[in-house]
Amino acid sequence: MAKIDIIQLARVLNLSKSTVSRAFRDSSDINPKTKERILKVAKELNYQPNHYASNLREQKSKTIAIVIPELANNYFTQIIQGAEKEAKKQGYHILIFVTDDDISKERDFIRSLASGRVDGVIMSASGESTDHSYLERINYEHLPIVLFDRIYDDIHLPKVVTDDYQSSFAATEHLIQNGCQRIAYLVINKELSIGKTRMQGYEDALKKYKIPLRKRLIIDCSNSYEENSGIIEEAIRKQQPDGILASVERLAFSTYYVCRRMGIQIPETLKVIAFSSLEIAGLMHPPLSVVRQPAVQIGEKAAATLLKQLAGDSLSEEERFITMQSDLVIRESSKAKA
Amino acid sequence: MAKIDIIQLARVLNLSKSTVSRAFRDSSDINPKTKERILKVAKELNYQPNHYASNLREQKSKTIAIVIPELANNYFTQIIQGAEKEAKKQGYHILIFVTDDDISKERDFIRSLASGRVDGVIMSASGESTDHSYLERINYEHLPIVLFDRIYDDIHLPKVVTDDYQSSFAATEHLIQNGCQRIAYLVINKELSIGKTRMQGYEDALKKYKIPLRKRLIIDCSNSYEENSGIIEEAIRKQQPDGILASVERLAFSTYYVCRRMGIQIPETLKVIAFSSLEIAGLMHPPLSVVRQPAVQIGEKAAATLLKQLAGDSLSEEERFITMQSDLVIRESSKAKA
DNA sequence: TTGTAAGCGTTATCAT
DNA sequence: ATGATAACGCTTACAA
Repeated sequence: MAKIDIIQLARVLNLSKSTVSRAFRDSSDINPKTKERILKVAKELNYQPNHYASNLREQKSKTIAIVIPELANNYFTQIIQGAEKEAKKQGYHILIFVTDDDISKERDFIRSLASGRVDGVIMSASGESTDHSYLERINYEHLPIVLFDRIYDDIHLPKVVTDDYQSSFAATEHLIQNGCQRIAYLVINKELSIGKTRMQGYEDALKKYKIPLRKRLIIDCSNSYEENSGIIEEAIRKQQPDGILASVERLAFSTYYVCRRMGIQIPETLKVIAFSSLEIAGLMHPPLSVVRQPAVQIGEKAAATLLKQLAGDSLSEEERFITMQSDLVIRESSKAKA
Repeated sequence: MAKIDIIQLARVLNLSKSTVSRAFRDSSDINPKTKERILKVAKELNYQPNHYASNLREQKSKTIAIVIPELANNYFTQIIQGAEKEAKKQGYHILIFVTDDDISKERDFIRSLASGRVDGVIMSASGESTDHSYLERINYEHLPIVLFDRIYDDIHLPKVVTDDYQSSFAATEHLIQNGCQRIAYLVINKELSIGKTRMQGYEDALKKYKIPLRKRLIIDCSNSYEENSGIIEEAIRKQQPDGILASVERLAFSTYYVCRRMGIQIPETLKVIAFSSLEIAGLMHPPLSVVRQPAVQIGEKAAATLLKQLAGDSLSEEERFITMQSDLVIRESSKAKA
């Protein structure tokens, strides 16, 4: 089946290409009968308007980009799910960009996207909150951006976040109330807005219960599974924590594996709770207590916010800063035995 | 920062747009100094070539589509990971299309993609192997397609699959060797190539051990978590299986939840094994035995195969039909107690 | 209601 | 080595 363009189609129909074009757009005045005839023949000949030509002409692509640090992460894939669902509803498509936690890739992506490749962007930041000045140079009229999860605090862009401070505080408090005194905080990057906020909740909860904050209990982890196993094992050995708050799902998994290897009982010896949106956390051994982030909904919300801007609507102040609620789901991994 | 096009950039530089254009493409002859100067100013002015204009002109987009039935599925998100990684290596981007298991959406996607929106497609089929005649009408010279996972047997397209028959046979055999006599096969759609192949392995393993095949033990499930819970619970109650082979990860999760609710012990009363690529299957309770599909690698392979075609290389017969090996990973959930 | 023609921002061909 | 120009396929004033 040869590819056919609008001119050939017009020729077959004995019409001008403008008339044919009109048949495919909604409004323009066109004789209903002509339209019907065009659509029919178009279907027979399997004509498809060329997306790039339309985009070039119309200066929009009905496509949005999702820029995320990584894909091998349950949280981000759920974000994509939510965003895709919302985008599809409104006839948009999703283009994925993975920065591998590299701010220079983030910058390059955004720069190149500014050329009109997509109509808008939703993004979870890769960099630390200091080095994103590039964002100030881009024109948000041309390329609306919505930040989620890992945001840049000082950039006045619409944002969708979760109530990380409260959740973190509540999770820490829960550990304390279940008898923990030496709670370790596992974090990947303290400088990221999100690592910071969660740490603040942790620190403030300790303070409330007059538990001294020990720097040694704040454990810097990496993105490598192997490294983390070593780091966590050493931390457990040396610091002897009785509780762990994992700021990222994957650090809890590593903790489980390490404990299994070391023969440490969860929750008897060590209680564990983690930020996570894994559906089957309850099927783990022991069932993992989590701060459950509504990842899919965050993706939906971020996309909806972007799409609203693309529709030309302006956002209210509330809509420019949306906070989603996480649930504290307590399971075996963090409970004191009766 | 205003968007700037090649003409404006040329004007600033006192050059023609052709010269400027040449600076951005590799080969064309251009004075190295001029090129340098152009690139420098372009950077200052933050010029980005318009993707759509280039695509329209060049008739290619450096973008590939991934068409999958669903996103809320660990397997497919791992596929995306692999494909994204491979694509990125070669400067390609990923556009995602989710069919929600609806063959008519699949058809519409492929049709619309044929207009040149992407340079190629990798796809896991949504439909049953009968109703895909639409695929015969598309021109694979214009739109190369690589199938993976759920394929259409009779269409002569490059395919990447796993050794499902062998895996399924081996998994069933393993259950039998661990004492199971009434093994249930949980499947979502028997008509799909993949459900069929896996069922064949199951049946043949039974045959080998002279265990009668009971139709009642082949359990048709749906895509809804609620429905499946009911279906599985009823099946367990009525059929009293002592082993379960779940052809899809999520059916194993449902089984776990159902067993927990019914107070059935895994593996004592019921042994479970599932097709799955979940990394933390070993952290479940009990640790889940799996046929581990190399999902990320399948994604890589499918993308690599497509990209090879896009590079203009022709594929050998072996390359047109790639079979990846799954591992049988035996854990507690399927082991006979000593 | 339909047709004509200009233009979207590139790249490639052909001159210079 | 550089410049002028046509072409990629479509949409949209504007004219008929």
